[in-house]
Amino acid sequence: MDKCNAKNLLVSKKLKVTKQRQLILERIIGRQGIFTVNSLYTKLEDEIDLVTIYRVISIFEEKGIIREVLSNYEEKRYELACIHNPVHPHFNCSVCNELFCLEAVSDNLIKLLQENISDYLVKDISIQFKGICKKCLENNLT
Amino acid sequence: MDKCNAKNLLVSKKLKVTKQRQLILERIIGRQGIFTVNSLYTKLEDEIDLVTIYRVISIFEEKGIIREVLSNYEEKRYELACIHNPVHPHFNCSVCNELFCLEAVSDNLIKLLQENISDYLVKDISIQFKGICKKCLENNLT
DNA sequence: AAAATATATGCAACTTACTTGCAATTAGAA
DNA sequence: TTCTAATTGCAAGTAAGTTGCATATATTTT
Ligand SMILES: [Mn+2]
Ligand SMILES: [Mn+2]
Ligand SMILES: [Zn+2]
Ligand SMILES: [Zn+2]
Repeated sequence: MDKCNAKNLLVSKKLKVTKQRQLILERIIGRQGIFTVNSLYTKLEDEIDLVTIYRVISIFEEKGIIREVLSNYEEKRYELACIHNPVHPHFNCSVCNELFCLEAVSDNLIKLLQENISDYLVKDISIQFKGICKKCLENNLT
Repeated sequence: MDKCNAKNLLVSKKLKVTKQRQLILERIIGRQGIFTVNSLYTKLEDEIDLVTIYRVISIFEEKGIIREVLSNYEEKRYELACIHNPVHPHFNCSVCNELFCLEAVSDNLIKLLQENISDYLVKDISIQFKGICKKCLENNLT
């Protein structure tokens, strides 16, 4: 199965296909990484108002097209939520402060993590590592 | 070893012992849970200015007296960081939207989680579950 | 114990991510 | 093509958190 198609995805989620929604979704699908509302606005400000991006992102999240990434930044972070991008841990470098996507954790390991939690109905799990990324480690030695 | 003592903790971290810092730290130690700046302010507004709480919390975090809890709330969340409260996962209920502290995960399991991450120097790990808490599950059935 | 000094506090004003109201526009149905 | 409800853009608002600066206070020095 290949990459998602913006227009089809909008139609399948029963969303009106507007120029703005297409542009935003195409960018999200094209880049395949973590993004913020402002990172989208920087690229699309000639064509879309900032408020519209906020509203579109909010709708995309409700419809499950994107998911919010757990983080402590002031700006909310999101990423595409589709079969090509299953839930996975992230790594936050405390030097460059970037947020990296990591490989998904095995189902077995997830089960082990959930074993102790009896009083709750678990639907989702977020894992974030903190430390120093390879680039910053190398730079620090120089 | 018994509970931390606010004044001693301040002195050991080489911080000036002010009335405000003592009051804030005593409350954090006394309650032993997750807190926000505003939750402290609600209880201490007659004696401490909101800005002072922000500044004290910022210093406490730098000194490692408290740690920020990873979350997607608009307001930052913190908890006491001491031998009595080692790093542990949290559970976020999507119904009541509360954030619960869970038992710490075994070192073995943490090691397994880190095994795949070769390009990074890991210093810390945050785990947050999302789902429905016992109370909300019971209420939903009623 | 008093004076000196460096730090902490409180108030007002500011910044910034995000939201809301409303009139104008537009996608999709009829 | 016309109609209607949903979407958009602009302006204004909200709320968490920050900053400048004068005053107050904890700790050091005398
Ligand atoms: Mn990711
Ligand atoms: Mn906790
Ligand atoms: Zn880095
Ligand atoms: Zn709940």
